[in-house]
Amino acid sequence: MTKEEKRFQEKIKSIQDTMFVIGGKWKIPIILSVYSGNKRFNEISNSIPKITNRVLSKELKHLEENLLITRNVIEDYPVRIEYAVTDYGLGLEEIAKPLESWGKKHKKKIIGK
Amino acid sequence: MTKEEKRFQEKIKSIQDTMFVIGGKWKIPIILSVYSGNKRFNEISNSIPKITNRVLSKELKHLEENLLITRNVIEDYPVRIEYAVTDYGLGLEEIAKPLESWGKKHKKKIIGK
DNA sequence: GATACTTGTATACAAAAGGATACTTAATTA
DNA sequence: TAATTAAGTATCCTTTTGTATACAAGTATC
Repeated sequence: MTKEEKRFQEKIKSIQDTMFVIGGKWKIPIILSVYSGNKRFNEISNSIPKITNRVLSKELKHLEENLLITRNVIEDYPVRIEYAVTDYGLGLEEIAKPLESWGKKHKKKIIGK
Repeated sequence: MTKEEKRFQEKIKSIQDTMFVIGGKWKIPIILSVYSGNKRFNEISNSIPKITNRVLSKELKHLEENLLITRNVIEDYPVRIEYAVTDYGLGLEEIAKPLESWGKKHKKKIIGK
């Protein structure tokens, strides 16, 4: 394998890693929702059209495991759970922005056919 | 729904549109492969570790339908098929770059724990 | 006292995505 | 003549994702 090819393989690997962590229909929307002020389970759930409890619950766990959000138990009466985006999670902005603007462009392209 | 909320919903929609078109493990790697010089089915297949014929075939169709690549039949003896990235497909660079660099960063973060 | 809200979990099921393997058809090469 | 290449397709199977529904335990409301 040439050096070029090797570099290409690593590029692929990095992209696949990213896709594993934040790919799919829901993960970035969830992070953006939390970032934009929705802290509690039902708030997040209501802010994202069509998401179900089961999926939201699973995705939140996945994001927590990958250090992108935190789950905080607030010892009040009654106990509350609040989610927050970590500093590390904020770094996703650099991905979310291009994804959003590309999506907009693409819709125009497809409609304009 | 406030204006803020509406804008947020549209943001989500755009991101989900993008994910539908270029999400998953294979689509961006395939485009990069073609872009970097692999034109023929088996070339592309060999350049991407672990991809199977079936998946490659499906993904190529999906990408063609979304105007990101073209499939060209070269009338030679024997007939050859060559894939190429469209000008429109080149616009994905703005997404592929951040995905790659985020993946690299993330790997370091996870290893460094 | 009965009912609803919160933050999920549990269960069962359906649909979509991904993977393994074999096969096709025509041409080329050994 | 046999094996190989090219560009996939066909079949079957597993995994992931998504949907629907019910349930829990405590608090709040009617």
